[in-house]
Amino acid sequence: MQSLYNQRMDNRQIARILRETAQLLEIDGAFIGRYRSYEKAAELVDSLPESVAALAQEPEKLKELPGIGERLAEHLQEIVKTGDYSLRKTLLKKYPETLLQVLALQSLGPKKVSLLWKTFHAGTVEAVEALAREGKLRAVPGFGEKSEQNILKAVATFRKSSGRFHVHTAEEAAERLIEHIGKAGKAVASVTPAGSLRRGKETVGDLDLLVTLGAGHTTKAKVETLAEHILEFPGIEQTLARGENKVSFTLEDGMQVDVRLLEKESFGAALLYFTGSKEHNVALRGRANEMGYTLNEYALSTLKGEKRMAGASEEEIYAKLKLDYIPPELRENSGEIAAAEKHALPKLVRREEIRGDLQMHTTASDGKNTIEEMATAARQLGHEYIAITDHSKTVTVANGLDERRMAAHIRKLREADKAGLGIRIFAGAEVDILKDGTLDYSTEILAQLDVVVCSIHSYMNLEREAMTERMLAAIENPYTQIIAHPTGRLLLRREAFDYDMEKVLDAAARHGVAMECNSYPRMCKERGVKVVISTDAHSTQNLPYIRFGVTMARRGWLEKRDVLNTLPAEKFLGALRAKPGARTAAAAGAGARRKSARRQ
DNA sequence: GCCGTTTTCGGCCCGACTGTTTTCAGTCG
Repeated sequence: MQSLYNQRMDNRQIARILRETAQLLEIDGAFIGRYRSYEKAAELVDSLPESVAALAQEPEKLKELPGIGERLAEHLQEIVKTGDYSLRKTLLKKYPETLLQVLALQSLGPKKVSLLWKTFHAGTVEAVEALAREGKLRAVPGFGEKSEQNILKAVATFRKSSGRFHVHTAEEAAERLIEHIGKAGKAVASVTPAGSLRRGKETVGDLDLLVTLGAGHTTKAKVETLAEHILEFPGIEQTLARGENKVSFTLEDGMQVDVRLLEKESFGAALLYFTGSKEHNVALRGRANEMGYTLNEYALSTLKGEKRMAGASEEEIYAKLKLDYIPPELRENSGEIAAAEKHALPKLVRREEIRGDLQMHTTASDGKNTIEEMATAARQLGHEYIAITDHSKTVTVANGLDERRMAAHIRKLREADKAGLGIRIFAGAEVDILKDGTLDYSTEILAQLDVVVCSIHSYMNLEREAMTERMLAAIENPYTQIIAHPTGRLLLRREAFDYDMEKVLDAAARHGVAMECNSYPRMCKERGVKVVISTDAHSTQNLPYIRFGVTMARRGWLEKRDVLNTLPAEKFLGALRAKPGARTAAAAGAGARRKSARRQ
C-alpha cells in the first residue's frame, strides 16, 4: 500500500500541502519566519526537477536542499509516506479547510480572515458574503462600508472565473492598451509588457505593463494627466487603484491590468521586478543582500549609503550581481540563478532554428485546408519540411481515415511532395492509441508512413495504472516514433491524463520515441528524450502558433540540440526511431527510407 | 523553521495603495 502512495505523491501535490500549511499558519498568527519557511519549502518542491518522493528514501539528501532542515525533512517524509502530516492535521482541527477559499478572496488576507473566524466563526465564502450583505462587518475594527462592498465584488469575481487567461487573450489586450497609451504622445517614452506574459507562461493571470515617462514629463501634474488618459481606455470595467506610480483596473472579461509609471533610468530594475517571477525576484534580492546591495524596482543600490549601482537595464543589474543574463522564460527560481552564476545557462532554442512542423491536419480528416494550402503556408513561415498527419480510423468524430483512404492519402502526399512546392512533405498520420495501447492502423500502413505520430483521443479517464500501461504499450510498438500531446491537457478546460509520466518518459528514452513538446520538457531533457515542436494545426492560420511551442520549449530549458525539428529534413528522418525493416543507422537509414518512399 | 566570511540569535524582500484611521495596519504583487 505504501509504495502506491509513493507513486501518487508528486511534487505538485506535496507543494500544495506545504503551501496550505503556510497559509493556515499565517491565519493562526505564526511568526513571519515560521510560515515563510513552509512557503519557501513549497516553492522549492514546486521547482525541483527530481521527485521528492524518491529523495525521501534518503533523508540526508532532503536536508541538503536549501531551506530544508531537520523538521521539514521529517514533514516531507511523512507526507510522502502517508499523503498528509501531523502539523496540517492539527491546524485543520482548529480551522476548516474552506477558510483557504475565504483567504483567496481579494482584499482579505490572513489577518482579516482570522478576525472574521474569531468574531463570527465565518469559515466559508458564503458565510462571509452573507455578513457583508447584511452590513454586519462594518462593526468589526478594521472593516468599514467600503470593505463590505469590496468583499462582495471579490466574491463575484471568485465565482465568475478561474482568474487566468490564454496567453493570446493577454497579448491582444496588451496590444490594444499599448496603442491607447501611445496616444499620450511625448508623455510616454515606452510601453512594455512584463509579468507572466513576458515569461511566456501559457496562461496569464493579470497583465503587467511598464510605462516609462518621456523626458520632461515626470512632474506630478504630468504623470497625473497620463494616468487619467490611461484610465480612459475603452473597455475598463472597474478601476482598482490609482496612485502616483501605478494604476490598476479590470477589463470587461475580468482580466486585471496593472500599469506602472516609471522614469527611464529605472527601466531595467522595473522590468526585472515586474517580469518576475516573484520567486526569482525574491532570490535575486536575497543574493543582492548577501553582496551588500539592495534591489527594488528603482535600482540596485548599496546597502550602506544607498549608492546607486545599476537600474537602467536588466543586463547591467545581472552583471552587477555577477550573473549571466537570464532570459525571462527561465525566471522561475528553478536553478537558473545557480546556472547563471556558473555560466551554465542553456542556449535556448530559437524560433528561427525550427525547420519543420510535424503535426497538422488537412481536409482529408478534420482540417480546413488542403495539403497544398498547408504546405504553401508552412513554406511562407520559413519551414523546410512538414508532416501531414491526418487522423486514423477510430476518431470518427474527426473524420478519421480508414486503411483504404489512408493508403490513397499517402499516394497524394507523395505526389504533393514531388510537385515542387518548395517544401518537403512527409507522409504522416496521427494514429490513435486505442484503449489497450495498440495502434489504430495495420503494420502495413504504418510501414508506409514517414512519420508516425501517436496520441490518445478516447478513454481519457482511465485509472492511472491502466493509462500508464496503455502508454507503455504504445511506446513499445516498434512503429511509434512521436507521441503527440502526451499530457492530453487542454488549457483551462481539461486536466492532464493521469499516468506515471516518469515511467513513460523512461520508456520513451529507451525506445528512441520522441515527445511532442508538452508541460514536461525539462523532464524529457534530463532523460535524453528528444522533443519535437509541432502545432497540431487544423488550418493555415494555426501554423504560426509554432512560436508558442518554442516558448514552451524555452521555458523547459531546451536547446537546439534537444529539439529534433531543428535538423535538416534528411537528418530529421534519420533521427526518428528506425522502423522495423529499415536499414537502421541514422545516416544510412535516412537515405534508404527516402528511396523506399520513392518506390511507393 | 531555517540560516550564518558581518550573525548560533535575530533576522527573514520590499514598496505602493487602500481604507480606516487620526499615523498606520493590512493586502497585494
